[in-house]
Amino acid sequence: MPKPGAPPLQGDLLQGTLDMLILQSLILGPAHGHSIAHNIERHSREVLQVEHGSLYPALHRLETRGWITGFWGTSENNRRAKYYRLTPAGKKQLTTQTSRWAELVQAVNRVLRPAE
Amino acid sequence: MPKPGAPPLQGDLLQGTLDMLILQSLILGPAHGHSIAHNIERHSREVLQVEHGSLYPALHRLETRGWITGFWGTSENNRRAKYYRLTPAGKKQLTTQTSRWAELVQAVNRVLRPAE
DNA sequence: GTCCCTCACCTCGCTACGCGAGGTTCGGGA
DNA sequence: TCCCGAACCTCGCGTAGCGAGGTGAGGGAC
Repeated sequence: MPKPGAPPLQGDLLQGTLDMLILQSLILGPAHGHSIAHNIERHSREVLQVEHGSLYPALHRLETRGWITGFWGTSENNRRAKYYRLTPAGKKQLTTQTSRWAELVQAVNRVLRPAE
Repeated sequence: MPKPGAPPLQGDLLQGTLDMLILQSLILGPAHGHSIAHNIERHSREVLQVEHGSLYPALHRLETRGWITGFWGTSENNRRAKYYRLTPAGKKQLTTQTSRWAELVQAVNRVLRPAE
């Protein structure tokens, strides 16, 4: 039974934005999963929380779709880590998604502010 | 099998925002389902599309949670229509959700624009 | 009177995503 | 040696949006 007074615009993430945020995190160069998550959390000033149960499925999803490619390497802490790099298709996808995002935000805000 | 090159920030709606948009539509007074959908589409300049399969489940969900109450009436076209009215709890919920929405949008945008 | 269009309601089953819980491996400090 | 924490992973759940597939009734056209 779901609590009746529960989820206020669910979770810590707006569903569908995680892929975009990951792609964006890779724009400056390859990174491994853990650091991508930290990067998103840091840049959002801890507002967005990237859980493991969302992160890894998302990375695999993106790799399957060909937006990113993974390779094994060593982290700054000398630990085995899987790095991901943006593919050209991924870069293109990122621009598509960000403009779509902007469009949707604008649309929602227009409904929210009937003034003007 | 899902098409590999398919969904760009899924659907026509950002998941989780529909409830908020419906509540907002009722802020000026009761309305029936069909007109709520049209209202959202119009104010968003047709960017947001509210499908029947999303609308009615959402209305029932909101009613179950006590944010809105429904009553039968007659539409402008002299047809049987179910009107919904915002409850005090729903009004409160709306302000909660809109501020949460603003917070999330700001957070995502900060990740998207590492500049500044 | 009948036909049909449109308004307005509804349900079902699918898919996708986020998430919590659970788990593994291994480097390095105490 | 012990344990912490980095870094990876999977599974099952809940929930939301959506397409398809309906139902019933008002009202104009003929």
